[in-house]
Amino acid sequence: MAIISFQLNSNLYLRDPQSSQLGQNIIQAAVKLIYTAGFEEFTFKKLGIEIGSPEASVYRYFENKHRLLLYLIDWYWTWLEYKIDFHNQNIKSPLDRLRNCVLLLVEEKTVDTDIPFVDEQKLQRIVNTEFEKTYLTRQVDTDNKEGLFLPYKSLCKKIAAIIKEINPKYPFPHSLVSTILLSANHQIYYAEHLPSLTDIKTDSKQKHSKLSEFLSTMVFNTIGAKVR
Amino acid sequence: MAIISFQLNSNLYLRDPQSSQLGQNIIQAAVKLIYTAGFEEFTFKKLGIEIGSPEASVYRYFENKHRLLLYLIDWYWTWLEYKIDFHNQNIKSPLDRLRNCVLLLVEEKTVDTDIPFVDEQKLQRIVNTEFEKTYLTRQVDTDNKEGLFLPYKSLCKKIAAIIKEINPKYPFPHSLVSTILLSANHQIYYAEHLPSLTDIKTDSKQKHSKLSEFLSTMVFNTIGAKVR
DNA sequence: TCGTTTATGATAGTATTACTATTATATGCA
DNA sequence: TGCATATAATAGTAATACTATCATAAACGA
Repeated sequence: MAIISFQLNSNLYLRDPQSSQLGQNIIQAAVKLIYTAGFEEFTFKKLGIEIGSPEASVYRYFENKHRLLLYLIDWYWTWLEYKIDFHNQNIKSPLDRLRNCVLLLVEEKTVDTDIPFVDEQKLQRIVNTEFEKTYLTRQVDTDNKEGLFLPYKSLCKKIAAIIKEINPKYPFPHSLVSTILLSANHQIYYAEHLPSLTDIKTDSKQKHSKLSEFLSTMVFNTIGAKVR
Repeated sequence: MAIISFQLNSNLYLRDPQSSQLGQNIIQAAVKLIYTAGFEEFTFKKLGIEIGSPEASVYRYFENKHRLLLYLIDWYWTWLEYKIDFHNQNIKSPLDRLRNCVLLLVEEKTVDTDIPFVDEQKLQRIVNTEFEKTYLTRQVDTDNKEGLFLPYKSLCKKIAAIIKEINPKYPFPHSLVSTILLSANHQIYYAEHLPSLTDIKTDSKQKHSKLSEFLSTMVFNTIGAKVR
């Protein structure tokens, strides 16, 4: 596979982190630190120490830590949509395509060696726990106007279109998709931290297959399609 | 109706805010400030100014602002479960009870004059946007051990039990309930801020009835019950 | 009614966070 | 060689999230 890179919305950053070694170090270290300590504990100061650069240098790439988080998360959704497009190529049946979407969404990610400075496995965990913090803020509307949520909206739209193919009469395709995207994140989190809110067990080796079974059944039954 | 009050987990506070005028002022002002400015902008200093008391006085009631938010949100879920119990009394059909749950969950709250120091309408909006911030933190596990999420878990369990009555073979009752509880919050938020993620329109007068239609259809179809 | 808890007010102080600003040095490239 | 640009090094600031101390006032029990 060729080396790929995603060009993200330039409003996300002041200087493109993919364009320099320091920028790539920032991304790599940010993923590591947010993964291990959580977004609240994460500061540009700690990031600077991690990469051996002054705090002020990080500020030349990102206006603030919120934008940096958005960058990571936009990257993730862009990457996931890319994977979905890749897998669904030449598949005629919308049912199969929809099933694929759920599988790819839920599947535990492994590190993609084609993109050296992003650890996709850690990034998936970051998306699980931090995603909603990107939009549950005072600045949603201005961030939205700047297009900072486009990758997620694009993914939602794509999957909703498949649902419309299957059942053009179903009145809530976008709501259904945003619900399963959200639920996918949360069920995994619940399994680990609030197990009484879910029926998916952490220890189970088929954690991810159980989750995709839950989500698939929900989607297919809701839109009135036969689950094979 | 009698004047009711809910006794919440004492780990939430240092001194029970329901027990004094100052405590009630704190709750009332906190709801107002978090509602208008959001949890991130909310500080004990601003709260102190609002009620004309020093910051330090607030700290005598709540260890920190996170616990105060948890207090409000626990109060909300406790109140909602109380309302559900009240409405579902003597209703035999589990289908009807489940339908009631969705309606009560989604319904726009009006101020309950029986509880003078809590503005339920504002509190519902707070729950919509801030709920997940209570558990998507580093301290989930310790907070959970202290029982700070019990009201939400109890509600989830209660609705899951109704689902089990309807279809004892459905394997994911808790996951389904936590999914709809979450989705109810988010669809409303999306309608206002990220409309392309939902099919529910803000301006529509039947916003709440559309949402309950969406959720009910999803639940009933998923568990294989007939939607009347 | 006196004495004593107990709650609150008034005020001060601290470490950390989220930045901004300035100057110096190093690197690339025309 | 000259010049632009990126980064390092360092300093500084306002706000946040607390903690600590002491005075005063209300409440309550003997």
